[in-house]
Amino acid sequence: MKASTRFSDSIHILAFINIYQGNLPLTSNNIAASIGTSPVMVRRLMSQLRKAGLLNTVHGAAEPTLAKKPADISLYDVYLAAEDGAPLFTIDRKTNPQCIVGGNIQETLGEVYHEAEVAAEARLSRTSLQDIIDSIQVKQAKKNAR
Amino acid sequence: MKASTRFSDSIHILAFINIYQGNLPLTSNNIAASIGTSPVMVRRLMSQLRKAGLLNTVHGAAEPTLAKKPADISLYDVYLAAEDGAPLFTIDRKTNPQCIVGGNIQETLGEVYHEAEVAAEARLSRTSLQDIIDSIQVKQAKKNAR
DNA sequence: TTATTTGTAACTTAATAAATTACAATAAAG
DNA sequence: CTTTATTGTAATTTATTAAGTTACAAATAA
Repeated sequence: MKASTRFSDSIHILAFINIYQGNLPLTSNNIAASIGTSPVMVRRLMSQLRKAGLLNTVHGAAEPTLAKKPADISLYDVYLAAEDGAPLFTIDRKTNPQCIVGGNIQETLGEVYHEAEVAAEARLSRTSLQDIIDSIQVKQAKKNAR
Repeated sequence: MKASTRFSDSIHILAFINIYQGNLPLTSNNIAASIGTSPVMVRRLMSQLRKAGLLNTVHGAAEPTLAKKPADISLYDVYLAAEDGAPLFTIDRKTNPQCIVGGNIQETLGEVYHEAEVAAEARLSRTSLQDIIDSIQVKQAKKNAR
């Protein structure tokens, strides 16, 4: 399938809101222009972030605010909101149950895939939105210094 | 996108060959019937496994053999062969370089995503094809005992 | 020879991420 | 109040790509 950028775009939205708060109208249009996507996609993602308790929005007004401090939002929180916790590896569900391999491999792979996913998720949990914002600002400062 | 099952199907192929060697003709047709896919897809995946040095095949003869001992083939080896090392997380490449966020977030996310991927890959590296085969056999034995 | 199978290319189908269009609901400015 | 801007969401279209299908040359083996 076409690979989803919902996770990356959702982090982008949250970082944008934090960085440009008070300096720019935080409309879905302005945010979309920074991401390079459509305002509708931005509003859809913001809707999911709001439902996940990461963002506050006001219907009709361009005043989104983070629902938590950036240090208290992990990338895993954002992943859960944006991709609905989609698994990183895909089990083939069409295997033949009459066959020793086909009849057991789904459960076997499910166990291993889960452990690999937990390892990745643990790493995402250790990085906060604040870390991302800091990294963006440092990279920008280096550009400005040149 | 439609999620790829190439990784799972490739593990299936290798386990099938090891388990049914000598008991069943190892044709792409028989393997495909166990996976629930087409013989062409099986041959395509076997071709990639051969190029990765995991499998030996004979043009015209249904005699594939593992190129290494199952204990010496890790799931990460198979992942590299099957998915060509595709990243687990997707960076949005269309972000606006004029914006502080859009101009720096790709590099920032690239660093974090890479670390999360390394964590998952490390876990896959710790599981061998032999572990998968053992797990399948144990699950089957439990079914037979009922 | 003849039948079987692999290996691969070309094309089609199906699934789905994102874009687009449309519009009701809300907010805010004058 | 009325007008304008905006959010929130549904419905539809477009684009991408994984998998399926068809076709056939090349190799094997009976």
